[in-house]
Amino acid sequence: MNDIARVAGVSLATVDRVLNARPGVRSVTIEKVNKAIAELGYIRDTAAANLARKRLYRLLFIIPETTNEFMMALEAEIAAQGAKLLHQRTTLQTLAVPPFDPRAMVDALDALDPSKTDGVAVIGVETPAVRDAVKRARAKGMAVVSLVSDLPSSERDHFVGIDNIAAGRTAAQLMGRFVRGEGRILVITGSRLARDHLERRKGFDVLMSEEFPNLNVVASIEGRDDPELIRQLLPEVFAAYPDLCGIYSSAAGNPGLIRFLEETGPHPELTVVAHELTPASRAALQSGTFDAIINQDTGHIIRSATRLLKATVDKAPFDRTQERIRIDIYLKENLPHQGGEA
Amino acid sequence: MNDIARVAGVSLATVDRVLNARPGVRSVTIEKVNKAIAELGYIRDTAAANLARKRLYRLLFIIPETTNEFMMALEAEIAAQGAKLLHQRTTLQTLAVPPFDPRAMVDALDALDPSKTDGVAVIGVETPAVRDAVKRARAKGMAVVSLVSDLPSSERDHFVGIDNIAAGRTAAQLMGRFVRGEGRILVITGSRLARDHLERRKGFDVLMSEEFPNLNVVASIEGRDDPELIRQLLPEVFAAYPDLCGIYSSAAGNPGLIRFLEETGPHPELTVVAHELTPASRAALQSGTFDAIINQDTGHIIRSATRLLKATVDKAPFDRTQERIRIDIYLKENLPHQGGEA
DNA sequence: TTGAAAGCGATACCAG
DNA sequence: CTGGTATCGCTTTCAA
Repeated sequence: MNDIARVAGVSLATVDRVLNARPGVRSVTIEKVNKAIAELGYIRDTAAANLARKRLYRLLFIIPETTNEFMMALEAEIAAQGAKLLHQRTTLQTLAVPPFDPRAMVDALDALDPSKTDGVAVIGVETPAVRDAVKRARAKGMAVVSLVSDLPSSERDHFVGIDNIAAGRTAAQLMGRFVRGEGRILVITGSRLARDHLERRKGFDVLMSEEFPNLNVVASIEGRDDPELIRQLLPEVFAAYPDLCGIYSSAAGNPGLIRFLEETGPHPELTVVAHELTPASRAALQSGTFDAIINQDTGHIIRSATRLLKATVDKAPFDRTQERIRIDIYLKENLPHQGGEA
Repeated sequence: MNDIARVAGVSLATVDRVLNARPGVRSVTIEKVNKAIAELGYIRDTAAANLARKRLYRLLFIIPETTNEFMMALEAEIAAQGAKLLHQRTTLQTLAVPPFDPRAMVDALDALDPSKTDGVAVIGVETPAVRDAVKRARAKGMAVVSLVSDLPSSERDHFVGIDNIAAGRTAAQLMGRFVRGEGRILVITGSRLARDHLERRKGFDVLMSEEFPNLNVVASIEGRDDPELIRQLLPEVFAAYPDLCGIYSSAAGNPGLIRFLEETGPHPELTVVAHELTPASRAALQSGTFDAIINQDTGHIIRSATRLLKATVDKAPFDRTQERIRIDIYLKENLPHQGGEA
């Protein structure tokens, strides 16, 4: 930058003005500087810029206060990555709110102080009230991304998570190709308030009826992500449909399903496809209780949310392909070695 | 750091010495400084440190000069990410060497100047000569990682790629569950010199014979990653085994396989599992010519190689879970939206 | 063994 | 409109 100033015959301050497109420079001068920049092949050093600017990234994750393994994995990731990011002028905080409670989410968002928080990641239910609160938060100058379950694209800055309709279709394709012969299928869902759950269900149903007419989705139970509830509901389903050949566990609460299946002996004729790789589901896959797991990488989600929040704050561009969360398919054979959900 | 110096009653220089464990400080002084650090909850700013240190990361990728889609995707990633990394004091360069040519690799490595290159990523054949050259490069002070195909762990600093035995097993599991009934299987391999190809083949064969005795791996052709060669070899295989029910394409050269399959009309009874998501294989998956693709994310590979090379140069720690390259399984349904192999 | 001071590459405030 | 200069947090000579 010093070189540019010298070559262009102007001061450092002016070079800075041109570089950052700040106002108050004659176009003649801008030209001179730009020429020097081109000549010298100048490359800006972002670290130095951030240092001089004293930029801090204070990020907050608002997540449901549930104890299911997936949410706990997310929290663990936030804590783990937060520790490392301290060295990079960014802090990650977590705020837990009651699950499936739009009001709590709204209150949390409204309480945010934009002078103390630069960006927020929300993971929660989608209601008009929540949408408005998000809008207010953005109006106050904070960056907002939605995690795992989307909000309308006009409300948030970015969405970090998988295409849940596609995830449902993927589950259906696996189910259809793994099951032998005809039969009936059970779907376990979570909550009607969660957009991700609804989308998975929809994708599954559509592909199932399009491509596998020999399989019938006969029943579905709403487990509210509660292992115990799921476990209690299952016996009557099995009683009603003794010829069940497949189960799609589309939400959380897998431990309840696993316990039921393992207690009622091996089910060699049953194909089970579930969501989210956790210690429990991993073990179920290893033992053969589950046949496949559809996953979204929690480590990737948190890293991506952090990068997107920073980029939004800086009004900087980002790499679309890097931020795309994949729909991972895990079989027993391609399970990553233990030591992490990442 | 200024605060620490003040609280500890020493100079900035001394604080730096303690922080970086540099020699020449009395243990009494070290104690004083450490106490101040603890009191103040000091967090080091790595960006500022690198700035002051004028640290540059000059990284080189030595890759085979082939035109297959996977290698081209890797090169494209290197170029794309290299452009962004310029702002972060790191440069990525590519050096192409003749494929499957240990000698060329050795010469390239030996020609490296450690004062101009800080780290090297190699992707190539594994021979004693190559191993020695890698060893020499490390002795000269450069960091070395192997990409895609591994070298013995004692030679390189890190390996960036998938567990190819597990990838072969994964392919076998998919094949076994997708194929209906009995039949014969064809495996297409690449080169005997490439460790990754051998490992995939081995994993596939083992799981196939263990879990799917009804399926027989009857033939295999060595395609040398050459689409045209593969296309020419296929007719006689199909003539010899008209009842082929599955093909595992374990290396590169998919376009040849795809062309053959599409020219010889639809093969509804044939299950095809291939490696690497590329424009050609993606199209084949979409059209139903392929049933599944096993992939290793090229974007992730290059990012990971870069991070590991930097960490090695800095003797800094890294996040194992983030650097683990996943064995991706793609079906038509979970294909990432076009616009990248990432 | 310790300290003082000059940067690294950029930003920002205050003058002119 | 444009220039000078202090500063960000840390490293690195050079002296003492």
